[in-house]
Amino acid sequence: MFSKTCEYGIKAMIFVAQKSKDGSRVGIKEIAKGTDAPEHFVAKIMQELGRKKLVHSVKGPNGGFYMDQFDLQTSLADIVRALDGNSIYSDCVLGLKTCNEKKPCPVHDQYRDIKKNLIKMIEENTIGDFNNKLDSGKFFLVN
Amino acid sequence: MFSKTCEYGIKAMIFVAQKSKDGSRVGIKEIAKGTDAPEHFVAKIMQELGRKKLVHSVKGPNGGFYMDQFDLQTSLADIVRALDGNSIYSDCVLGLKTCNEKKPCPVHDQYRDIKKNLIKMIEENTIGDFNNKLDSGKFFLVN
DNA sequence: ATATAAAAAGATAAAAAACTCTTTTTATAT
DNA sequence: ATATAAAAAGAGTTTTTTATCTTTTTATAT
Repeated sequence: MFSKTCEYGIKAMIFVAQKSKDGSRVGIKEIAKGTDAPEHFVAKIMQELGRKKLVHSVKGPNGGFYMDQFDLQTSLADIVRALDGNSIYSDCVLGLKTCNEKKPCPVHDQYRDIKKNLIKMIEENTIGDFNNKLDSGKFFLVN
Repeated sequence: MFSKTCEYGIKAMIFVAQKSKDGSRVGIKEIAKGTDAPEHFVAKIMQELGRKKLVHSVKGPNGGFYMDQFDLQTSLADIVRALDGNSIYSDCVLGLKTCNEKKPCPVHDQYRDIKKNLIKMIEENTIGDFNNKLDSGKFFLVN
């Protein structure tokens, strides 16, 4: 579904949002531990998300990653697009180069609704949305 | 979503089903062309599906792959499991090692329904089901 | 029986994804 | 001003996936 890169990216973003509520910053090591991801790998991912302006960072002592109010509006879809591109929106589930209403693949019709819900799921959830739920132990980033 | 192996496998199976309606057999070259797949790669895939008894084959002149009435009952899910394993059934969409009702990941609840529909889609469609539709040009395996 | 055409099997190669290590840059506190 | 701690950048490695090539086996037709 999503690449490892994207999985780590989403979890890291949720983790940073959570930790930066009070204005503090989180280092890569803490992010890696808190989301059970390989440190250097998730560092690269955060770098990329920083370049794409989905998260802020500061270097040096007391530096780290953080999110402002605007960053909290980032949807899962924004992260997915930043890391995995548009394939989830555009690709045929059977890999046909072009697959559409006029020239559909064998499962095009049945996949249409599933895809719609998948896209809805990532579009409608913002990183900020998760903040409250995570506090109350309603879900987890590591098991 | 599915691996390339699985995409090619599904298309190949539909193609073979289609061609073996009249009891004839299809060679790998024809399968590869008919589904726009790399010949040697799809050969490996068909080999594996043969080993797992989802399709029949005969060697030698006039040989090739074919399906009997029983093979036509094969669901997409059977093919997916044979080639991609159970990950679509069991894996957390964010890659958590364990993610369930008691210890859910942040999108567990929302993904539950999507997953259910995805599984329904592959469980409920058999290879035989596609035979009629393909004839009438209602869908395509290549674009 | 023999030649042949096809899949099966085995080995290798190329590309992509996942992951790691090293060096450089830079913001901050002292 | 300087030391330091952190991210950024760059380069490299490993693993997995995708794809290809070669040899072997075997069913069939002649």
